[in-house]
Amino acid sequence: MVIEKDWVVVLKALAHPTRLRIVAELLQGTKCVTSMQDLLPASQANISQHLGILRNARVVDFTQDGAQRCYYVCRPELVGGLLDLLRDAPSPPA
Amino acid sequence: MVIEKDWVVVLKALAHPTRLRIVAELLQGTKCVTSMQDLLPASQANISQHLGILRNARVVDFTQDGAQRCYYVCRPELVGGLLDLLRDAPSPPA
DNA sequence: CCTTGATATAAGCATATTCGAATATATTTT
DNA sequence: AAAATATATTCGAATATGCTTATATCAAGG
Repeated sequence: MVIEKDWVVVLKALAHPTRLRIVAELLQGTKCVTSMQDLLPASQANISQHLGILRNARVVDFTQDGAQRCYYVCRPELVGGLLDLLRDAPSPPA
Repeated sequence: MVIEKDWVVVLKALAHPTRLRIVAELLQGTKCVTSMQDLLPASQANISQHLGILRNARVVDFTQDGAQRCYYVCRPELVGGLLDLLRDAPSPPA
């Protein structure tokens, strides 16, 4: 199987607790940065940094709505599928 | 959705080109470390280190066969499913 | 036992990530 | 235009990763 470099970028982007929570929240629906601050134990600057990483990985994108940016998961089948697999995965064998 | 800490460990383990290639190869069938050295452009020590990370993430395990260790992907549905999703994912929108 | 083949671990260094603090930019409101 | 709101960027310190080299372990054969 050919391993695409993009795959690693996506996996790296998701391989962080805060970023994984961000995409899980965004799968529920579009959110602006301010509302994410209410959901996550992280500063505004930090959330913005994580969103930048997710944007670079092409995992999320946003629409501008006045001064706000409404983020959403582009490629929701991929991201949602990954989360479904993780959720349904049996616990690792002892 | 509840984010399990284990998920991040799994994603981090897979978020590396060499390790992703290792698991892709192991999905094809059990392999010992020596045979992996023929497939990958990495040193024995380096491959062993990567296998250690994959082991800690409970992504792979091995059976001892004399002096050799035959590695395999434990939880193949999870890992295979992740690779399938990545392979089939549409390219990120421009 | 001593050697050899197979694998793992440790030490060291270079590079990358992470996060907080401060600052910058853009938009709306007054 | 100034102030307030929303978000991004920059910088620096701490920490983590990745890789190389060297060394250790461990099982099998002689």
